[in-house]
Amino acid sequence: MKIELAKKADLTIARLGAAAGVGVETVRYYQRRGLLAVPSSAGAVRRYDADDVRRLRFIRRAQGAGFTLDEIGELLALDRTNDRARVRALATERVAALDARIAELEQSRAALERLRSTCASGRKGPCPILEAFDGI
Amino acid sequence: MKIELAKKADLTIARLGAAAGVGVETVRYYQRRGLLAVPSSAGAVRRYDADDVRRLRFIRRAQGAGFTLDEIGELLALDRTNDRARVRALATERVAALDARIAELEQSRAALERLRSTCASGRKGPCPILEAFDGI
DNA sequence: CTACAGTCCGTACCATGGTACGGAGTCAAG
DNA sequence: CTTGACTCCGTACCATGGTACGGACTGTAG
Repeated sequence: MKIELAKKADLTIARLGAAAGVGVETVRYYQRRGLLAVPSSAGAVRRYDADDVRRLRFIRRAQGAGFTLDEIGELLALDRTNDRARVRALATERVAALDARIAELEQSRAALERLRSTCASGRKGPCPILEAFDGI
Repeated sequence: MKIELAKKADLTIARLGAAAGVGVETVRYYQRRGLLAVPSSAGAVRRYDADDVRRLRFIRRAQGAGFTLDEIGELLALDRTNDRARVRALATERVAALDARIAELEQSRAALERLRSTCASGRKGPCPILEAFDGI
């Protein structure tokens, strides 16, 4: 029988953080924000498992996608409900924001490349820094 | 003779801000940060010209490109020197950062599109939100 | 010349996302 | 059973980029 099947991972907070590339204080901060559960422990050191690692990694990826911690909190909550419409709304909204941001960054990149060649080493005269983004 | 040729634009702080899409308080904040000069005025209301508009617009574009206000301060200072090497170094560094960020955002975008279709309205079962970024 | 919008200035406050500190407790190795 | 590393906890502090407030002054239109 598999009752009480032990969780494989059995990490301390520092190891949990390391598994997602964050520090102890950051994990604790997310716990305070309600993004990560605080395992119950009778006045002892807490242990974390693979699920906690998944959640923590999700938080970081979602941040990379431009979600705020508040939005990530909502996403984590939605994971337990079945509000597909809300999930799609959030995703759609974010895709639009990403598209806008990606376009902006690409324009910035082009502008910087132009600046870089205008200010090439061999040439003389000023580099027109203030005009760098003029086409944008 | 063109000595003392009047500056065309003659804006108040609110109009200056409006010309770059920022508020009065933001202009003042940039002045405090040393990013914009405070025109001398004998105890009167300051006036701004097209040059100020250019600088202010530059600040916003550069922010969009991911430069911090400190870095923007350096860029504005470099505009008066001829340190081409430093300009190129900053531009190159930022292009690399932009490339990395753009790639990250594109991966996030793809992940969100996957999530969006997985959670399509007609289907049932949970939307695997936590797994949304798993391929990343 | 008066009213009223707008400016000036210092200072305070805000949101976001952490990072640091210090004292007390825990736990595993030697 | 001590030592040293790690954890727990509350609270404080930090950086970035603003935003708000309020009293005094200015400048322009009517």
